[in-house]
Amino acid sequence: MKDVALAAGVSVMTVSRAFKHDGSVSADTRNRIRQTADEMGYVFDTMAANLRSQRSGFIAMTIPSINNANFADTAGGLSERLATAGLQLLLGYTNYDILQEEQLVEQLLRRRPEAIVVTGGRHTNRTRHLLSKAGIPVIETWDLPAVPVGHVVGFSNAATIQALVDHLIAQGFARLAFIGGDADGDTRGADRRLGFIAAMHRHGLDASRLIGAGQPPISMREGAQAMGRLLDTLPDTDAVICVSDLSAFGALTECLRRGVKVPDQIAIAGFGAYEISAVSVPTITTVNPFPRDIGQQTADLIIKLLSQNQPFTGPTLIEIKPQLTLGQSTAKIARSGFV
Amino acid sequence: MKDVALAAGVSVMTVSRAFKHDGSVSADTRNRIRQTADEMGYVFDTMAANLRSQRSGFIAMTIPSINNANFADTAGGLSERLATAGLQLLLGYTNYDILQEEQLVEQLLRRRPEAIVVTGGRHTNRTRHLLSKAGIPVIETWDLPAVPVGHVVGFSNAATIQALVDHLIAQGFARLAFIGGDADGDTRGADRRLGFIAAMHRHGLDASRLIGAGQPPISMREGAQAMGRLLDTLPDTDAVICVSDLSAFGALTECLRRGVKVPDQIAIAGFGAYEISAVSVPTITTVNPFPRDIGQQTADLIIKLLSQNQPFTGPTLIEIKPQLTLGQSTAKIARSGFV
DNA sequence: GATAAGGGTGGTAACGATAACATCAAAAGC
DNA sequence: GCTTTTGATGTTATCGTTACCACCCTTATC
Repeated sequence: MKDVALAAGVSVMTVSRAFKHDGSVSADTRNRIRQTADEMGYVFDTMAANLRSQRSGFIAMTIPSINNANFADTAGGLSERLATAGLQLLLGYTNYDILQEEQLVEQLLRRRPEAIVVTGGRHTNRTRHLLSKAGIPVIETWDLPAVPVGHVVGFSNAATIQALVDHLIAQGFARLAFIGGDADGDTRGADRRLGFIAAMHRHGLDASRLIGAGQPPISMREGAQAMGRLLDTLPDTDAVICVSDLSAFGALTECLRRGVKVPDQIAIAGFGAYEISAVSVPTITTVNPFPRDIGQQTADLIIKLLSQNQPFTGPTLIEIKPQLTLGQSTAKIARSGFV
Repeated sequence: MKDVALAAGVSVMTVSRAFKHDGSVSADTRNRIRQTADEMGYVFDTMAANLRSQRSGFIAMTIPSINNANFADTAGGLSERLATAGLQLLLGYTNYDILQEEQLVEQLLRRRPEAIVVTGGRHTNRTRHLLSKAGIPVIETWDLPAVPVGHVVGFSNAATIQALVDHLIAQGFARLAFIGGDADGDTRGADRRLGFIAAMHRHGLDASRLIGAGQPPISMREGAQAMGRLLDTLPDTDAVICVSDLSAFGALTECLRRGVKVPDQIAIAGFGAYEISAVSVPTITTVNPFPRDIGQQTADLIIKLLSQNQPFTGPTLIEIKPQLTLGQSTAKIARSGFV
């Protein structure tokens, strides 16, 4: 910058201003400086600027895995909207492990983000401590924690599944099973399974048809294997809820391979409103938690929190209302010409 | 850090050392300092450290979209392996637009990454200029550019599709169509389409059965729609290659809805070895470009380049060999009991 | 014509860490 | 016992930018 200043015949301060949206530099001077800088191959150093101004321009976010279309959507919606405010998303992956999350949060905080977004509401004590002491807005997403660390943009995984159970029972299904939600790391999956059990009990029905699917992320293949076990061990099951659409689709393919008719012999529902739920034959009943909205609303909240002067005005709770999306896979009378 | 030093009764320099893997601090002092720091809620400031040491710890990467399992795999493999070397991935999205890529590259370079990874080999002139002048390793991936900017870890999209065409023709198919690769932004899709045309010409066959699918990313739904147009306009087509597995699966579902038998009436092949190609009924013939390997090998290359002292020892070319994975969707005699 | 207001510009110190060198005590070597 | 080596720690300047204040000159205001 010093060299650019010299070459353009101005002070470093003026060069610095020329690279900002600072109006107090004449258009003439600004253009001359910009051109000189371009010719010299000068690239502005954001890190030094950040250090001096004590503003990093980073928003940190932890997600369980990059390889999950739902979380990717949330990250995408967040990243996109943050960009409009000149903020950059700094992403880290926890692999569905709250110990890895702890390490990650510590590492991310060292970059001095202006806010931090975490996926889920279950953390180690140390993570909670680090987050609450960081002195920046903390937003938990994809959950409604009982005792939030800071702000929340999310929904209740348990309540959502309960609504789905209610729907299936209203449709006349009675011997319901649940696939997934058995692994330690998958807190959202476990919440969904608990919601299933609670709803079944509320209806006075047997809630013991639980099929494990292993560690998250649960794939299509694991969904198919779990469905195989379900059909082998509890063949009178008339409907199954899967922890996600991917496992639901896998379960559906297992039925196709075995000649089990969906939904006539068994109904299948998923979670997440992945594209495949709307395209597969038959289409799959699912729940849309609006992942992109979660990201965008989180971004809006962050921008609002950073723009106001008072550091803390009480925690915000933004509840997303997931939407039940009916597919052919749970219709009591088969509509598709395919099955 | 000054406060920690004061509280622990040492100099700032000793505190600085206590936070490094620097052995030249006695275990006693180190522990005392760490504990003091923890109690005070002190968090190390990476940005300041980076400024002074002129090492950011960042590796920048541009990908077209976060919402694509293949690119996500590459980013995941890269990120994971970089972490072992203490490097952090700084990710940006181009939305399949080389103008957005230009902006993004400029923005990323301001963070002083130690290397930059770009997806694809087509860039604006200014992007090429910025990259080559940045003075850091540049790696292009997912392509084999004719004139690379720096290093390359990739494969030829065109050659890969040609191998697939050769296979289908050897199987006895002759009236082949191609879905996708028509949009400006999708350079890799366009390369695949060109590979299709070249291969068909080489075999002396009609290469005009080209169905557009619009702007990337091409979804399952768009694949289904394109298949609808293909079946409507060119019903005698006996095999179709789709630009990706997602569109191939969409195409397959359209056939299911219409009662068109796959592969008896029409064979379908995709690209990318997405999980769905192995799970769907019938399974889909595809090509595996080993996206995770691309990421890991890129990470290895970066770590090697950064560890050696000489700044430039000539560009490296690491060619990934995509693997043809046969599925039921192109078998000449249907094996599945399903169709 | 004197004063005020404001746009444009420059000088200096500082953000929080580390590179480089200096220092000092204890251990090792002769 | 004296020099040399080694390990642990301290001192100073600096990375590249911006906050803060000072300054000048032009233009408006009375």
